[in-house]
Amino acid sequence: MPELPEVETVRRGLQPHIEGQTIKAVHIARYDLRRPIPEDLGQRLTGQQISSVKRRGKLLLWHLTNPSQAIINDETTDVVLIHLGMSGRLGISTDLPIQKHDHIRIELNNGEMITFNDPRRFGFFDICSQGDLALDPLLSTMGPEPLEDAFTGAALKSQIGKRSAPLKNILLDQHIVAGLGNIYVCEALYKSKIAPDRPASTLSDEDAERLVMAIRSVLQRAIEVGGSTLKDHRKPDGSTGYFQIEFQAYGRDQEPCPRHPDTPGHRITKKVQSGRSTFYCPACQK
DNA sequence: AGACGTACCTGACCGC
DNA sequence: TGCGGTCAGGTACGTC
Repeated sequence: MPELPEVETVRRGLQPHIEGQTIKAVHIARYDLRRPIPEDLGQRLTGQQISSVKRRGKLLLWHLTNPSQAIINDETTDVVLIHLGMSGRLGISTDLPIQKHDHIRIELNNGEMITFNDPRRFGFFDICSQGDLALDPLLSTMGPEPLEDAFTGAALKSQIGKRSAPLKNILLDQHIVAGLGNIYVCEALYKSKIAPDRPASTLSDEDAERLVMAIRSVLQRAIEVGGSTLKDHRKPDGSTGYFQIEFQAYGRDQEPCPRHPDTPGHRITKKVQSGRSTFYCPACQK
């Protein structure tokens, strides 16, 4: 369940290992991910240098430079787009045996190997030119970055417009705001004391401001502690040693509401909203 | 257009 | 032990 904080953690873990490195060889085990791996991916990557590793929402972007190109033309420079989907993982190793579901292995000239492992294959590993980035269906329609200054209560309200769907669903929509998934939506709504089933259009200016602050705060906190470790999500170096973030609401069905642990009626409740589990305190969240 | 349900996929977990 | 059922969820797509 890599959401923004997990992807950012992966980015930070990966960066010192791969920035400036040249891709020596690429091994692809299967091409049929959610978005098919381009047939020429290996050929296209080989020999290119990874100049920077960036993130946009839940997407990871590797900007490449091609040493064989005499003139560096920004428009034709390649960019790798990686989405971890639900179960995707990027690993760094020097001599790890091949694991089940290692779909892509990339040898770098520093002797390290990057592996893309994704059991459920909901993720993708794509490449396109800088000039075609604006055509990418996911990237081109993605909403604002929640941690950037431009993401304000007013900005959120304008993204929502007149939409009447439950706020929970709206916040999961990557066109509204980038990077949130089920967990951090639940946490942000709990923190801002807003009910997940409220029609998005009923958000007041004050609610929207509080919600934006809550979104920033839960994401920032999660990045600080290195992304939450839910199920088998791991840092790129495979370490599991970093600690689990304490969720206030998510996964706490029937536990006391952390804000009012001794008040009767304040109890975290699980309910299913359009097929997904929502955890909230019906007494706090209005 | 927007809201909503479902498909995709595999591993973990549960009850029998 | 093994087997079937259910759940997890990001995104795309079909339907109303």
